[in-house]
Amino acid sequence: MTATPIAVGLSAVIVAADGKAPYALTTRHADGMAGLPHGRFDPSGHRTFELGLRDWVRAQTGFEPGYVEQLYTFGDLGRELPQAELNDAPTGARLISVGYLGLTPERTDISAFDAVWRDWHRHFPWEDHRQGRPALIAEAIAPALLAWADAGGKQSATRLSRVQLAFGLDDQPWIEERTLERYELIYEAGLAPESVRDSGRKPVKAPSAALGEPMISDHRRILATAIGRLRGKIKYRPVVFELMPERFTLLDLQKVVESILGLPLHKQNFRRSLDRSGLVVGLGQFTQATGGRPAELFRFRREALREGHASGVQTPRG
Amino acid sequence: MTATPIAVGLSAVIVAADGKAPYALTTRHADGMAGLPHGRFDPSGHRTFELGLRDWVRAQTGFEPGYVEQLYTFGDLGRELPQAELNDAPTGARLISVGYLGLTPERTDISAFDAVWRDWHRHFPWEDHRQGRPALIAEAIAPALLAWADAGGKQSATRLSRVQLAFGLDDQPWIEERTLERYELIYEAGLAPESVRDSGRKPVKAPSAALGEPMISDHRRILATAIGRLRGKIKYRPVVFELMPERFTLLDLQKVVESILGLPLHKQNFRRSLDRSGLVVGLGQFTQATGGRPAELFRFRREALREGHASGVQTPRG
DNA sequence: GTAGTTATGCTCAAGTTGAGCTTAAGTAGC
DNA sequence: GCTACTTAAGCTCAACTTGAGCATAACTAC
Repeated sequence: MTATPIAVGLSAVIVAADGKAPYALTTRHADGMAGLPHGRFDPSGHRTFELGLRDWVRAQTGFEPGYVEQLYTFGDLGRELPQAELNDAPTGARLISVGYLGLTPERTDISAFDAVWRDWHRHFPWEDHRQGRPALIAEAIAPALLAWADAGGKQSATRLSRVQLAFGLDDQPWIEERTLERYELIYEAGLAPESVRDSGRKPVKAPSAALGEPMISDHRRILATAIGRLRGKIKYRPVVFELMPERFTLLDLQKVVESILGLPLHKQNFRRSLDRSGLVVGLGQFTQATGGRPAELFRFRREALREGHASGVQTPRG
Repeated sequence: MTATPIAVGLSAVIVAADGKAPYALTTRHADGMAGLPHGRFDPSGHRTFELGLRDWVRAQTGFEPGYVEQLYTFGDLGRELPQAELNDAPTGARLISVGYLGLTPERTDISAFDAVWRDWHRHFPWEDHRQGRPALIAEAIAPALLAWADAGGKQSATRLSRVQLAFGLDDQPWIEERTLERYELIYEAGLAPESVRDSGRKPVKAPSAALGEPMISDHRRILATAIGRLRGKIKYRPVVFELMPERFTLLDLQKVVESILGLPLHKQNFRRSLDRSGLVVGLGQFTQATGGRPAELFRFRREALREGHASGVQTPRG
């Protein structure tokens, strides 16, 4: 018997952020859809996944990844890349997808490539709660998902509770890390263009553009995984600093944390906890670019890692 | 050109614990070495990794996994399974290893299979700090690793600091989650039988049995990953209860947490924080099996998950 | 000079943590 | 039945952390 061959795809979520938004490095595809930098793992050429991934990212975007970590390996049948997308994949191969997360302090110039730094909220408009809970949830998402739960027969109760917990309905708190659960619900309920595409079924209801722009293959799922992981990790490891320039003001830092979490933070308490953490030091230099009183510039104290202060920044909601 | 084929191995760390020790479900191999339940992912037969994994575990140990989560996917060249181990792997295939973690409340009877529940400290004797820091660290591990760091030429400084941070030398705190880092150092320094086997080199110094029993393939690495992940997760998700029977005393619960963490906890403060968490309820029933005053029996309040109390148990060191 | 904007400092009550002490309620040995 | 031992469970207290708001300082723009 000829066994089905396996192909491994490597995809990268490269994140940058500024005071305005969080960005992911994306590539443009023929049909106008966005995708993540990705490519096929070459078992004879790549010694490790990470090296393979770095090659692909460099080739497709000109970007040289720094900090990188593995996210998750997806192997479910039916959600892989359509054949054409993955160059050289043997026909009929089973496709497996390994996702990686990378962080970078600056949106490097990638204009020579067909790549763009994109605000990730274009793909997940329901994730940005910095200006309060988006109306979209109450107006479009909740009704659609509750209808889907209702139509679930024996699974109705489970579905209902998944929806409530994920989207913070019915007095449940909004837990920002549950990004993947939220996307998966929208996907399962057939509200994402991707679910229609993957199943080959006709959409029950035209998936609304309001539910976020789709991405090729399972890239929106990988992006959701990355966002969730980063939102969690920022709290217990000092990874935010991978997103900051050498010198920054405390407000800069707060804005970056807020854009990643999609939540507003309490300014004074955020500063106080940073102070206590010992993660940053003032440089005695000031910047006048604030529009108000000049702010002191700080830098990350890498030495803090040595002192066991290996935890992240606190995120007091404000 | 004939591309190198890829084979995917699935391995499971199935964990149980009681008041005495934490256990992993293992299989026995020809050479007397232990391994994890594992097998090859079948791209034409398995719809998802998880289903494939469950098949293999059931076949090899008779155990039916409940809660399961993906840990990590290892793809580095040079640390894969020796060919013979992985039934049916095409010769010359590149082997990739996906590790899973499962939890169970009872050590089910597996005597009909060639499987054993093993105290994981047999593979990681330096990880058990319930009776204080094991002498092994100061007597054998630290000297060997410091010598290795010293011999590192340009990398000496990095190595030294990795060793200090991982093993809590030189006033650094012992961070129980860093299980994988510790194992990787021992492996890299050539102190594990596995490193000798994988490299084909002669050992610099016979790897001492005191440095833990080896396992087949990269299974000790997967086990280390599982321990580290579980130690972290227990603190922020109520996963311990997956390891507990329906009814238990607070001391039972504390002993289980202690065996997983490899640390002693402060009894009163542990109880107080549990109390506040709302994760458990007293049943008004008492057990006399304590050897002292009878203890109340408690159960996990699954409803607590609904109330946003989705966090784990606190672990006040005692 | 006035209004607007942002930085940074101070305070206070409420809650949490670390650590220890005390009393209760059993068992085992004599 | 008394004593020693063991574990459960309740109480206390100081130190610290958190959430929240108010006050003052130092700039820019008009």
